[in-house]
Amino acid sequence: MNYLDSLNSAQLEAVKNTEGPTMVIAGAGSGKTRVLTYRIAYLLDKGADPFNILALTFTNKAAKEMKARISHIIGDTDSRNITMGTFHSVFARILRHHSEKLGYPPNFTIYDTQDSRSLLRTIVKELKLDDKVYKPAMVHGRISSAKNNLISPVAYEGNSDIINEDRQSGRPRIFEIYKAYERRCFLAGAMDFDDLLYKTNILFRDHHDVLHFYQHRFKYILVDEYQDTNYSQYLIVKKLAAVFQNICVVGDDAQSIYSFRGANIQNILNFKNDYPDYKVFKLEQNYRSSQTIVNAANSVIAKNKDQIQKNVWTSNDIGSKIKVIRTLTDNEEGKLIANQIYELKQNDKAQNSDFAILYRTNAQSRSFEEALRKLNLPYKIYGGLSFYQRKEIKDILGYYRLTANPQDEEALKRIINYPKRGIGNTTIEKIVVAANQNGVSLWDVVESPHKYDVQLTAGTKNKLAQFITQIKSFAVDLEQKDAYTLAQHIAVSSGILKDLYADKSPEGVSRYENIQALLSGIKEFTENIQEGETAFLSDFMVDVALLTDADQEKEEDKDKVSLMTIHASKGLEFPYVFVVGLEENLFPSQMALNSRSELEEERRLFYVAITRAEKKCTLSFATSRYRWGNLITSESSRFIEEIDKDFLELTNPYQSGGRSLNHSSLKNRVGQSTSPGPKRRLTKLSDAPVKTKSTNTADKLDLKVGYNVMHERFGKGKVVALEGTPPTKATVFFPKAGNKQLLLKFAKLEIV
DNA sequence: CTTGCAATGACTGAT
DNA sequence: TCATTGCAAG
Repeated sequence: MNYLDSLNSAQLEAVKNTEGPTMVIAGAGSGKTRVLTYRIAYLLDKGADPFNILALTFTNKAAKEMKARISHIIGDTDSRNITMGTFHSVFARILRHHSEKLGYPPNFTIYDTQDSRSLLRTIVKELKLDDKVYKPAMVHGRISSAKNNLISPVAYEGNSDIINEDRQSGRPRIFEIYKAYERRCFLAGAMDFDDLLYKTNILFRDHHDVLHFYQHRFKYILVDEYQDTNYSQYLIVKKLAAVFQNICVVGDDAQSIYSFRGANIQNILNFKNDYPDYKVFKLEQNYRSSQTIVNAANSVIAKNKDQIQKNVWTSNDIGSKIKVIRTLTDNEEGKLIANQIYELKQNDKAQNSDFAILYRTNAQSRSFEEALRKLNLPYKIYGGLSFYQRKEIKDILGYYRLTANPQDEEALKRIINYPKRGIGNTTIEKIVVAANQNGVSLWDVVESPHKYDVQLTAGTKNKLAQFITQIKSFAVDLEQKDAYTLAQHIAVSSGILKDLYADKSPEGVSRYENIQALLSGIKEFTENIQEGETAFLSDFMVDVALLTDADQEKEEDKDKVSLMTIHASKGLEFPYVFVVGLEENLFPSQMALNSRSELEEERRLFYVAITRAEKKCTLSFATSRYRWGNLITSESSRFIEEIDKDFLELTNPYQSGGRSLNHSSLKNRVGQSTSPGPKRRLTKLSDAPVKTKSTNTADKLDLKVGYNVMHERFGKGKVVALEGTPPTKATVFFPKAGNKQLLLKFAKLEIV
């Protein structure tokens, strides 16, 4: 067990305390994954059966890496039998074993976010509600948080607090939508992401034999990223651990960044109530980052009120200061960062994979992609629209899904007329109405329209029958042919492959290639199965909805610059990290300025971003950027000012323009942001000089991009862009004269 | 029922 | 800006 020698004393104790409830509070970069892996290795060394170990991670990737590390220490025959994965994938598997107990078919579909929202959109329409008020994303958010708190549709309706909230927000009928949604999912044999946890709770609640079985099977339970678990997950773990109480949770309250998904820091705090004789270990030594980075991060997180006291420190080198770069536009930001990477690569002999660019929102990636491409720096984008969410992939998966589970409503709607077979909206609507009236699935109606009294022409009926026959013929092969053969067969005989092949536009070609890529993925899956067994398409479909791009990193992606959101960067580390777009209303996001707790979560996100860096961390912001095609002006983020100045290096362009950094302005802004007051620009108060008030025409005008204005010489025009805060210069498009740059001091503009 | 174009809204974050 | 949705014409 010499691997234990590499641990410090806190780590070692956390590893060795295998019996009884254990909580590990692990600061950033303190070797949390290492403790988890070694703990499992240690358990196995001491003779624990790998079948008795359950390890829940935050991403599939983390699970995979941990497995690899364990098999490195212990050998992979044992490690293979550990149950390890995300909450969603582990319990999806368990649910499939017992699905009949809940009235679901074993190959129930997993609806992804798109499916859920599309179903919600149809329901809102069916209930004749305004989809501007009942926006699918919004309704989905309500339902999701209800499920994550184990509130059933009936409980939802009966909960006066919730109903009042909905009433006050002008959406009193969400409970009806929730009810209908639940029914439709059930009829379709489908579970959404939240159901995978919610139904697991139901399963354990209503079937004690099942609960009993898993309670005894999982003698040792480990949960990573415990600070980001929600109530539903918390309760699953609590139930499973109730018998042996050998539960080990690892987390860092300072890195809790998923409250929008229902994550609850309370879970960490509740731990001591649920397990009074628990032991807690704090890992405070950071092995990842330079002193400067650790201390800078500490100075930021200290601004948060809600936190568990701990002292993260490091014995690493001091390292270089955190550089702050100010640019005029988002494009310039991209160029400058790309140049920095180019130079660092040469000066420090660094590799592409040593660099990460982290941003708040996915939409920010573009300027960096362009700039990196110009310098021939290979990059890889994580997240965003994943492979499995692309239209063409979802289309073909629609066929696979319907083949495996004909009740799947969303799959059926997606493919019943793709490729075109003359079944239009009117027909589909009739089918949906009949299905609703009779409380059956769409498939049932399509299969026997006469039974449900649907008025259709003979031609349409014929087309529907052909469609049914085709899907049924696929279904026959489901457990006959191997996954690849059937997948290929469906791709061809559905006509999808032909349809895409016909499209010779660049997009069409790439769609075709994506299908090919999917098929070769299925081929690989088929060939990787154990000797003597056959991999069926239904097996492949099992967790396809839970896969993300990060799960299948390709060999050629190894040495590339990483671009991702900060959320996606959790748990990763890079020698050089660029945190970009540090602007008010972007980071912190303007949606987070309403309450202290939301702002604190943004701050934790910033903390996570900085602490990804090992050697060097660079921050950047642009004073103007495009948003929805409009140029908007922006100011530096309060978070930059929150870093202790000793750790910052301000580059020249930063100092030469814009407002200066000072901490008094910070106080004003924080004070303001917590009060209810006006929501728009909280920032200007502290440093808006009085002089602009009277002299600047723009002030009186309060110009905004998109306004229509009148100019005495050029006539009517539209504001395309503004520069400066408050605006001093505007670009206006005049139908008669084209784009004109105007100094607002001189141009006499009038808003029309 | 399909096609083509205009209109519209999305940008927090992700299993 | 971009992709999806809505609507009118064939």
